[in-house]
Amino acid sequence: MIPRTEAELFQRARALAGRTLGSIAAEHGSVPPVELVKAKGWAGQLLERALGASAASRAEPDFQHLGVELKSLPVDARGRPRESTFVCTIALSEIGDVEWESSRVWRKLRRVLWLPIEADRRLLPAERRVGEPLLWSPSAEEESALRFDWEELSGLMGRGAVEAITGHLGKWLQVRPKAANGQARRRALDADGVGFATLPRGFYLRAAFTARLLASHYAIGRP
DNA sequence: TTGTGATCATCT
DNA sequence: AGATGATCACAA
Repeated sequence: MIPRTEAELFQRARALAGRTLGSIAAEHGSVPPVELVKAKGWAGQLLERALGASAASRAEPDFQHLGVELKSLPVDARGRPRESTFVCTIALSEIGDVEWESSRVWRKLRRVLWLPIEADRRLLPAERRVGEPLLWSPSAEEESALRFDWEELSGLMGRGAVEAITGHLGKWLQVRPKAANGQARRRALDADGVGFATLPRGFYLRAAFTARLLASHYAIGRP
């Protein structure tokens, strides 16, 4: 069940292209929800199962032995991403000591299997089709741009300014809340290295980034 | 309880 | 409309 090579993983992903989530769900004993409001991660978790990823939720790529991260990407009828893409949570008390090469962001984004999913709100989850997969690594320019954002944001957090960060910062990568609710708290360090509790946050890729990514690899997304 | 899977819902 | 801030379910 676990793909042994990247090629095998990609081949398996290509076999899903054009199929509906409902038909894939039927093969894995999964019952499609009528709405995603209480099942936001359903499609992503179904695709993990269908492709043989471990269901484990760790701060590592989904296919750790291959170094590949699986990301479903909701797209509209024109193939444009409908949402930003969550990358990882932020260890606020350590972020100041981490380098880009060993960061969670880079470990997850250095190799990604993108799986576009039809995400028109008028479609039931079961009716939505899977698109052609894209096995992607950032180009040198893309990596450089992502690293620039990451270093700016990480620098601020490392200096204790996490609460000064808003979703407006970062050209391609942004920091936004990532929590069960507004009462959730995570340990962070202030400018003097003193611990305090704050809302958990995560790194997200802006939809503009994934839109460019799709446009440069598919014949879509261009007016 | 924390991180991963994300989308929802509100504001601009 | 698009983006930011808020939120929901599940596994380990």
